[in-house]
Amino acid sequence: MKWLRTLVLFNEGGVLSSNGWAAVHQSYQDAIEKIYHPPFSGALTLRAKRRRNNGKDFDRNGVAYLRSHFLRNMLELEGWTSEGDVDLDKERQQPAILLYPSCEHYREPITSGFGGFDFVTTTLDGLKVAIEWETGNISSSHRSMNKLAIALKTGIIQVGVLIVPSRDLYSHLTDRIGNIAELSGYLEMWESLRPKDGKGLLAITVVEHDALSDDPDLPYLPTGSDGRANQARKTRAKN
Amino acid sequence: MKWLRTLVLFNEGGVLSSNGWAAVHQSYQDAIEKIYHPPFSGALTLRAKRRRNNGKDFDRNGVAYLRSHFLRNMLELEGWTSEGDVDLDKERQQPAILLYPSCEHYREPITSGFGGFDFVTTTLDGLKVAIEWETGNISSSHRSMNKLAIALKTGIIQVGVLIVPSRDLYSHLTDRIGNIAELSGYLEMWESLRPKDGKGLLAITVVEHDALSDDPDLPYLPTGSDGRANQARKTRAKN
DNA sequence: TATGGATCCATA
DNA sequence: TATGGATCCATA
Repeated sequence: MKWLRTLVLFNEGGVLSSNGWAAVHQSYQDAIEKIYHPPFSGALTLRAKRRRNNGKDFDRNGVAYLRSHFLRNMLELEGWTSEGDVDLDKERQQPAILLYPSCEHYREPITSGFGGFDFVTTTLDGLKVAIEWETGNISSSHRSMNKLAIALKTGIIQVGVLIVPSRDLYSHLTDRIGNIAELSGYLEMWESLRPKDGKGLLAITVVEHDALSDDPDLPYLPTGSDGRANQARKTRAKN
Repeated sequence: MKWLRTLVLFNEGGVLSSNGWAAVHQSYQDAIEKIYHPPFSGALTLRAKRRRNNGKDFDRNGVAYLRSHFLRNMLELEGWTSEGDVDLDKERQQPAILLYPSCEHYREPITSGFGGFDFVTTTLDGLKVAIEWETGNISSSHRSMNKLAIALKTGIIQVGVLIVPSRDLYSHLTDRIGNIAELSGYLEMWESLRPKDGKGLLAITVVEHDALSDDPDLPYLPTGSDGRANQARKTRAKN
């Protein structure tokens, strides 16, 4: 898989020039570049999107393969350990909200956890890093970015990275997944959330396939979970 | 349907005390309170979530009915006209982004439109209002809030409202839709996006059913064939 | 083609 | 039960 570019939305406290950031970026770039299809082929070649016989729908590649290979590479090839969830304090101060029409002050209780990040680790120089591999729905990318921004602001991480498909890759994968084009109008918002003190770097890395192919012998990356993927293909083949 | 509360996350330039806000809030509160099920019953009574015979899945209410009735009520009962899309300028200034590792300055082009809001109108005193009825996936609520915040910052609207189910209502509707509980940890982030000059009010309104029922003669609100619905139907048919 | 939405899935 | 995710739908 191809690393295209890494956008640094903000960089406070010199994180960008730290050894930890350089090491982490090198590693996850490697982990990206070692995602292959077909396996061991040395490149990510995807079957191109193709209109089905019904003239309406498309055959596309599922996304689970890419995600699991990235995470596996980070652990097995790059040697990082994942630390599981970091969680935000539910007791942290809520902003002063006004109720309407009573105009009373109000603090909405925080009644939901913060979930986790796909991958959390700590660099040798002590930077806590959260990486989100984003092949969920594009709206899910908004939640991921919001979460990274809050975690950076709160100081529970110092590096936050979202990895997201290019618009071109997007079109060959499951419909409506995250992509840089649909995030581009929001970058200024996340940039404005930079922490005023302490260390914090927020980045978006854009990735793409190495090649496309129309070879009918190249299978699409499977969709859904193992059992149902086959079943779905059968259903389609029947029509 | 029951209006539970309206949280005002920020209020700049005295919008909260304007006639326009009072009129709009009264109207959309009315439009909420006139969503009935069964039709004309004067209340929103929902069939309660129920575990299916397979012991695993649940029967729940779909959400399209609620959405379409809200929008209809705003137009037909409250007499507002909808103005279609407001759109953000694609030429607006992008933040100064740094590329890594080159450390060049870069401006990611804005290559995606901003979509629209569910409902846009203007009050008699000239406030441009955007209302989002949020029964999409919870992650979609993040995009809606982000979009409202940017539109307020940019000044193309002065009032932004998200209408979202309570956690209790949430549990009886399509799995994983928007709900106040899962937004509660992010309120401080959106609050911090308040525009520094000009007028701007950002609010979240929480809604709920009036009553629940286990009466087998009360049908669930119908579900569409969106998302993974067909896939699930096939699975069910097979069992 | 583009964008917001709706629905169910996997897993801890 | 809770949370992030994956998938396909509707419509302009």
